[in-house]
Amino acid sequence: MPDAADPAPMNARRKFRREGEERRRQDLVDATLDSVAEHGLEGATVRTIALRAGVTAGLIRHYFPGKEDLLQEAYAALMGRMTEQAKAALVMEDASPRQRLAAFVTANLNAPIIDQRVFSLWATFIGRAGADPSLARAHREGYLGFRNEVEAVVAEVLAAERRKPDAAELRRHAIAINAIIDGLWIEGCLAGEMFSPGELAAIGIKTVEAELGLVPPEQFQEK
Amino acid sequence: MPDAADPAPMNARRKFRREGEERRRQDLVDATLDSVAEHGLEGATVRTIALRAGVTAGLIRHYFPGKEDLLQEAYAALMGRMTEQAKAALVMEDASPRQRLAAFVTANLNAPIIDQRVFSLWATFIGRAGADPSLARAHREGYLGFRNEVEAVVAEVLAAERRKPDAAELRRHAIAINAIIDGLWIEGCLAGEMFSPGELAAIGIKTVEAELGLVPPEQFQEK
DNA sequence: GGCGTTGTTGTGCAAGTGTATAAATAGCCT
DNA sequence: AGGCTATTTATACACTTGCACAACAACGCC
Repeated sequence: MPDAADPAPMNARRKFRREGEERRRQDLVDATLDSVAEHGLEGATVRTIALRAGVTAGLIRHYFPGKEDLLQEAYAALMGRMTEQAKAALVMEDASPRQRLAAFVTANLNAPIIDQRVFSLWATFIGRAGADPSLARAHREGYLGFRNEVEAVVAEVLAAERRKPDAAELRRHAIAINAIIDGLWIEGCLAGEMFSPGELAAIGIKTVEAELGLVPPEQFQEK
Repeated sequence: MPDAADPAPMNARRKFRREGEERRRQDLVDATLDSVAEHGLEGATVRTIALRAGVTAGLIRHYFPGKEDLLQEAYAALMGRMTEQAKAALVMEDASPRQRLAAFVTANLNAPIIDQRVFSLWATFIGRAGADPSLARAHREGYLGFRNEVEAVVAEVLAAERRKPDAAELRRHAIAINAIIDGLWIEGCLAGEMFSPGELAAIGIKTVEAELGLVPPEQFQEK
């Protein structure tokens, strides 16, 4: 119960704490992504973002020249996290190239990469790539980086099979496999409950191996 | 040169013509799609849309209860055109199932289905499917319709090869092939100039046929 | 403890938003 | 030709938007 001495300062100014610059920018970026995921770019206003970050709108202008800059930084952060997670599945020691490829596909077709929120963000931003050159370039770089990773693993897999593809063939494999992963990723994000757990990953591995012309690993499946 | 009798009605009201209701709604929907493609949902204001349609903003409210209804109708129109075009490639008389499947893949991986503007629209709208249930349902129906088409053709192709897949296997094939087409479609829309004409379609056909376990048609390729 | 720095708040403003509504006029009917 | 009516324009309004700026207070430093 409040003490009798209740000052009741009608026009009390809000209490606040000074966070580090790093932390505040991070919070604002996260709040931006949350706002965009929930209400789209149209609903991501400086006030909505600030409210979610637990600050007032004016503070945004203290850390970013304008709202557009905050959006760009948020998009960059999103892309960074996505590619980072995707590539993380590739660092496996003591695994055959084929196992690493399968692990890569599996990682990309399960949580947390299969995620409706991330998909909404990706779609919302990428939808403006056609009009915004800076967004288009950011996507292009992320896409090529991803495809190069795929190409590198494919080269290892085929080398282990004593096959010597030329550059053009390797490129076609990478394009196709990238498409398979992307397509299944979208299906999973948009209608995840239509698939049983692990089903998309199983389909992905099977399709990718068929694309590469690998014989089914009977000894593993039949046991 | 103007005649001497220049009335110069300073506050002249704009001349206009009365178009039919059908035509006006169509124009407004088209203008809406143009605005969204160019400036995103945030930039698609009633005034922008009206300006593009050659009318004034107030008229929108005469044909639609609110802006949201116009947007929904525009999305429905977009989806309708996309699936219509995609399915059109399937109506081929006097063609083997395998040829029809190849034609289907080819049609989906060339203009006008591979198109940056359409992709921008698709991404912009689909990005809100996570938050807007009506959008999510619209997509779900379109997706399942498309996948069922694929499944039907796949069944014919396999039947012609004397293979009897069960329902689960057929479903997996349709999911995988749908993913291949979607993934390549995205790659083509976002970075069309990175691929030579027909390259995506060639990759798509090859990957789809590998997924189905069809033997390469040597007699056609080697000639 | 006092003080300066600066992160943070609160308020204000011009431009833009969707919507409501009155005024005008184009085109059809007789 | 002259009116009727529905289409279209134009204006108004309440509200939101991004941004500018002054006041304030949290924290480090002496």
